[in-house]
Amino acid sequence: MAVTIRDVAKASGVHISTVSRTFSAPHLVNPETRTRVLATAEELGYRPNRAARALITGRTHNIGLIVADIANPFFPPMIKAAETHARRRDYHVFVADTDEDPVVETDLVRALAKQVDGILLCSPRMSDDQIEQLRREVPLVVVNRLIDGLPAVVMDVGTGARSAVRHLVDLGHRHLVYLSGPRGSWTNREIRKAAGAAARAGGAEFTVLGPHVPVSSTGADATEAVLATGATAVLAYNDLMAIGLLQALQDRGIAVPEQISVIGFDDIAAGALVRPTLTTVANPTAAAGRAAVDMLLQQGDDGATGQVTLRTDLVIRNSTGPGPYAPAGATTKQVAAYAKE
Amino acid sequence: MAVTIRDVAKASGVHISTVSRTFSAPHLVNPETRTRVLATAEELGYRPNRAARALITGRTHNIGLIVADIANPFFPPMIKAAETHARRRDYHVFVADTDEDPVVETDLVRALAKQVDGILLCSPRMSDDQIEQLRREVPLVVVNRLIDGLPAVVMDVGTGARSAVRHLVDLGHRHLVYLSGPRGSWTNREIRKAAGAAARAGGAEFTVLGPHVPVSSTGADATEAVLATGATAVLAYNDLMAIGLLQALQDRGIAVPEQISVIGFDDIAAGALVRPTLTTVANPTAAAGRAAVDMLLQQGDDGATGQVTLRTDLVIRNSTGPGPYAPAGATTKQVAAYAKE
DNA sequence: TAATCTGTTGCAAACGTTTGCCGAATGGAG
DNA sequence: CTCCATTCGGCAAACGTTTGCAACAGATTA
Repeated sequence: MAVTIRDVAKASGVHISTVSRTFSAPHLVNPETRTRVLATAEELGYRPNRAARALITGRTHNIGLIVADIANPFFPPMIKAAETHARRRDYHVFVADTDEDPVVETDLVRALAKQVDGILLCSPRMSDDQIEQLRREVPLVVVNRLIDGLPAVVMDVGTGARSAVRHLVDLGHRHLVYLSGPRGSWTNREIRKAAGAAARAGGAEFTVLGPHVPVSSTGADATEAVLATGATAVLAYNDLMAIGLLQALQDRGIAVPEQISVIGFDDIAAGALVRPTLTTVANPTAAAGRAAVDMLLQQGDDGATGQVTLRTDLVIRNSTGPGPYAPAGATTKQVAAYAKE
Repeated sequence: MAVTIRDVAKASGVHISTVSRTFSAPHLVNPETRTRVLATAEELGYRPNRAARALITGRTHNIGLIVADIANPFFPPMIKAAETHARRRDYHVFVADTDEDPVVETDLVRALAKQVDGILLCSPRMSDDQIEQLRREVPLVVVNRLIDGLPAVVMDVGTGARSAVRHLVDLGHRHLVYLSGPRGSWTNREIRKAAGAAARAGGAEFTVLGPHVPVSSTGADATEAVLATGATAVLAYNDLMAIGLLQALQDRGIAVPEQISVIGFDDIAAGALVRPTLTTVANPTAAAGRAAVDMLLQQGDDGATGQVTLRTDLVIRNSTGPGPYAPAGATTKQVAAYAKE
């Protein structure tokens, strides 16, 4: 049915090895022969069978991309960037969703292992040990998690958290709440640590609530608890939670940012669509996707295992405003957003 | 390096064919032998090489999923559902993004063809002819497009549009605007036709604006034009545009739904997060993803090429309210939302 | 002129499976 | 005790490529 290398060989009167070389090592074949082969291949509609090629070369030219939840708006831009970037390098991408389940995560890596040259593990939920274990079975690059000796791409959320806290302190807030994210999250831990330190440094009280499943409903559900603390500013693990909180506050007649300021993380598209628009720490997810792909493909070459840290940027919008200790004339100011490719 | 069928055979003292059968035709091997083989396989960490298997069986157990834009919030729930559903049937999914480019679309199908058992083409931008052509090279299921003789899954947006218009007419609106979507879209055409007919049937004026790129900014940009028509209700091609319009209206002090009612399409998550919450026509994207996968996998078996139409449902929230011709006491009423799996 | 090199091609083994065919062993029926 | 059916497992070919090796021709060098 399908046209193979053999058909092309027969049709152009050469041996199959010549056809093979025409595609995989063109410099080894006479230019004249080459064009002839190429012509008949084109004519017959020949396309190399990657599975067969993979079988003998050991390289599939596929990569796996595993995320916790495709529908979480944090991931699609990353998936998109990674896929496009990979394809430009002639790699195809398997995308899989673990539904936040560490067990599925492990199984998935193993199931994909034989079919890919490497796997991108985005925001993994499993333990460091498990990841180290899997690493011995298939090349891995981890996104949003730092493990010694493992190639990784992380967002510098610590710096982002510090900027966010400083912004709030500058606005005159002296009591901050952090709405914590999921328990296993490296990002969550980093934010909490950095924000807490920055708050103390700024002479502000710092209260942590959580952990929470990182969706908008948990943000809304936390409203009571937030109000009970008496804090005037809230930092949320992600935009989804921040938006949930934002709307819940409004629904009970509490003005944002007049009475409470809110900051999220990620800068998902919806943040600019809600009112007030959401101040947030932008994560370069697309850049992370590209960097991770590059890292994975290089890994094959030299085995170098770098760790890349990507810059995050505070994007000031309208959900943050002067607090009770505001210096005279303090006001939110627009800040140039982060760069895109 | 990797452990193969041969290693397992040697370790358990049987021929490789027995090992093979243990996995692909268990009933042909003695239960005793089987457990022994299974045990050593487990011990050695053996995983069948799918590429090799594909080479001989001709079935890769992979499928391709091609969408116009992964980052468009309409798609991720569909991708997620399709992937999960496929995996449950032991299929892995290549996801690719065409960036709305019909040429990329064609190339992608061809590039993936040899590596998959079939391809899901979601909201394709290429011509019917091109699709028919590709169909001869690889099994295809098209989502959101109806082509004679081609297996397809479509959302019944026509009925959704009619419900939406009827809802508006019942509320006392007599002049409706439709914010048109992208030119090549089958869905857009269906909505326009059905909404127009329903409006006429209800004795309402119907104005079409567009086409538009289906993103929030074009919705906002259309504000002037919408106001100029004097209409009191707007139907938008999708939620993104509806939300953009919603916010632009609010920004210029026009109350929604008091002065203008707005309805979107898709029911993306953000619709419930904006204020007022968005009345919209919910598309069962997840169900569509699952149905498309089922269809593709069945296609292999019997070659039947059905066309499935999925129900859409009007979800009434707070962006629609009584119009100038409202009967006394008319008010929006909550409606039970659509079913999920 | 002989020896060596270079460029081009063919040959055949290999990659890790599946599967049709055949033979061996077992057990029941006659 | 023979025959036949059934169950099980081995053998080897096949899937579509890549690639080391060898062969050959023509060109270059000594």
